[in-house]
Amino acid sequence: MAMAFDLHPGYTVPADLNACQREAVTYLDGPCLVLAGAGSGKTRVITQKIAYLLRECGYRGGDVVALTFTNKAAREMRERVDRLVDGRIGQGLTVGTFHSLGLRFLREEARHVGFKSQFSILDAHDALGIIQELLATTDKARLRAVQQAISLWKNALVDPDGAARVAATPSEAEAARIYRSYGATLTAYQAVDFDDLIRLPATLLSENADVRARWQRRVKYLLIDEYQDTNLCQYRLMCSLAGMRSLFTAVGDDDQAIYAWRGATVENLAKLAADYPALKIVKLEQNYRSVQRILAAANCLISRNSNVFGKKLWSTLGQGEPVEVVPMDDDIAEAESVAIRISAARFERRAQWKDFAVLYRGNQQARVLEQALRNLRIPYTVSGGQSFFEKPEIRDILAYLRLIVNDDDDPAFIRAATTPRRGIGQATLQALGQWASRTHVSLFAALFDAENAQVPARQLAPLRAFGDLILDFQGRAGRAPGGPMAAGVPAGDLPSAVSGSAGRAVPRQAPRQPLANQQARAKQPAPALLDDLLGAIGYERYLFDSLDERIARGRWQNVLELMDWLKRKAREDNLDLIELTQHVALVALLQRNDEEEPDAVKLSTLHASKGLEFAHVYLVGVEEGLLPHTGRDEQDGDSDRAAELLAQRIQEERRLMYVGITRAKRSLHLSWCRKRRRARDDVAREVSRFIGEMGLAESGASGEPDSAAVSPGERLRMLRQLLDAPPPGNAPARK
DNA sequence: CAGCTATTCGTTTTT
DNA sequence: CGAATAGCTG
Repeated sequence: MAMAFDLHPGYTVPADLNACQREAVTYLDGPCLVLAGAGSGKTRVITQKIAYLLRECGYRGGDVVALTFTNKAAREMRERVDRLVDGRIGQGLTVGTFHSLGLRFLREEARHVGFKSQFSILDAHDALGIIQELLATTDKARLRAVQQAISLWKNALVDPDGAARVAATPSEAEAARIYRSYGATLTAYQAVDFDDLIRLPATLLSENADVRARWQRRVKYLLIDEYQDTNLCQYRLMCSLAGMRSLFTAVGDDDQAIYAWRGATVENLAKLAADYPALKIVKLEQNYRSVQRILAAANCLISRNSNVFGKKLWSTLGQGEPVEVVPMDDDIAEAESVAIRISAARFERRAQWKDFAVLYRGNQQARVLEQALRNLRIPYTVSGGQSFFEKPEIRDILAYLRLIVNDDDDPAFIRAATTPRRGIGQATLQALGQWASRTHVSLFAALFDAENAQVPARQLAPLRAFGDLILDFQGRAGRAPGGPMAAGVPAGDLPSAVSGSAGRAVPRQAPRQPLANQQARAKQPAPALLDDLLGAIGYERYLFDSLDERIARGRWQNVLELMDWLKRKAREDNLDLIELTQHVALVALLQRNDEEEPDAVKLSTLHASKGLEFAHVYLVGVEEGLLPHTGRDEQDGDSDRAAELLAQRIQEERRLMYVGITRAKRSLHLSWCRKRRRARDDVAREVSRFIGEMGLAESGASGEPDSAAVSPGERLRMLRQLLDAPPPGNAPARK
């Protein structure tokens, strides 16, 4: 305990770090793995370690990189570090997501992987659109399957050749073919998808010794949060950055690994021990969050899983009350019951709304809950679900920005050219598209060649107007044609992953002839450009002309919010339009309105709840088929392999349940429904096996209509009396 | 070409 | 039940 003080006199490791935490913080002799159980002070260890490196060990901000998975986690970590260290010392410190680091890396090294530095970042929607075109089908299930397959291959560092080799079924073989042309299409668009942001840096670092050396010099100490969620790609990236000295700390919990479906492999934990024999392992088992009854249930449940490193959480926070299990008739009754019980509990416990969370498996479940909460005038926020940047109005605006920055970005071109409507329609786009693929240029370049593209003469004017608009903004954004960025990618300098490109999407020829007015302009600051752009495309009028006033208002509000956010970001970080646009494609959701944290009940998926904590947690829909979620795997021909796979998935579901349980600090309430409304009809349900696995001793964990739960009507009447009238201004607070 | 209506369809989880 | 798409009309 006192060791830290002895070794580093004068350093004040806070007294509230326990012995294990201290060891994790001060161990610097080599690679270090911290197995941190839920609520064991994992974030504290990382932030304290960063502070320790900077304040006591002579590291400078620029030497240290800390990686997380979500922007939210990164932001929180950054804030906590800022509170610990002097701003000057922390100068240049990197705290960010894998994806944002990958973006920064790619921007600097783009040419090494065959991209110009102003590449676009495709969102999942655009990526799916490309796959749809390549596959020439509208079968949604098939499309998703292919997209998923490609993503998994990328995350596992399997290239199209490898995929073709591994493909076992005809449909996998087809997916592998699509994978190849998808990659080629992206190159032609000068665009990357989310997976590429990590995959391209990882492959480049392993193949190019110069680049590797350069980055290893930059990164002197590396910290990884949520290590159990890394995939092979991220693992390689991490190892490459850490280099020979392998100075890093990885923090994770195998019991909370819930992202296998997107390529994360818990095996990375064992792999770390194998690849780094000198690995120091520190376990954190003291839980500072939950009462003992909750931990006992969590421990009992998770003990059904096989895991490499056994852990047993304990706490000194007292027994707490029993875990409540409530059967319900259907999902509507469940939602109403939760709303009522939260209302009552807030009153009885003198708690705040934000002490409560309702957790569920799938986003759709939020709908009923929202309804029920609204009915009782309970303020709430929903996390997960459709993100801000998925909203159509936001994507519209971003399409313009993307096109201005990178006019090879055909998806952005299509969206921008057709929204708002400006006389460019299906037929015109089709003609342009044909011409573009014939001559190997972008749609944007084809536009200036429209006379040759068999576009009807009367369409030329709107096309020309649109083209000039974009050119104008390109000039003002500082894109200088003929400058360093303008030349196309040298053929033959393509990375192996995309070099065998088939189809129409081979590298395109150098872009169109620069226009005179473009060069004359001076580069203008991003905020002014943004305002001008919004005015020039008449977006506000478009919204109000084409939609209900109510809806238009909401959307316009979102647009304004986006603009504010963009402008603020541009000023704060002194970004030009190009940098801003690339950042925006990633930078996340809940950055705004974090100043005011409203007092509201939190609705969240289990996945999105990881890392959060609440005094009182209501976990709904704990049913077979929903919480151990089972898809369509009835047909199990080869029982061996299928059964193995199923067991794996059940284990992941169990971890998900475990994550949900361990969010609760003081009370935990589970419920399930006998029947649940799905799409058209009601489906009968049974209680989840997980409830039995929690070893809850007393009271009925299953079976009869509960007598414990007062009938909703009666409860509601009681409540109305208690609450008298709902306080005004208590409307649902939505994000 | 654009906006409207009819009809189909579906179910995880997210950077 | 609600969203996304296809097909039809002005």
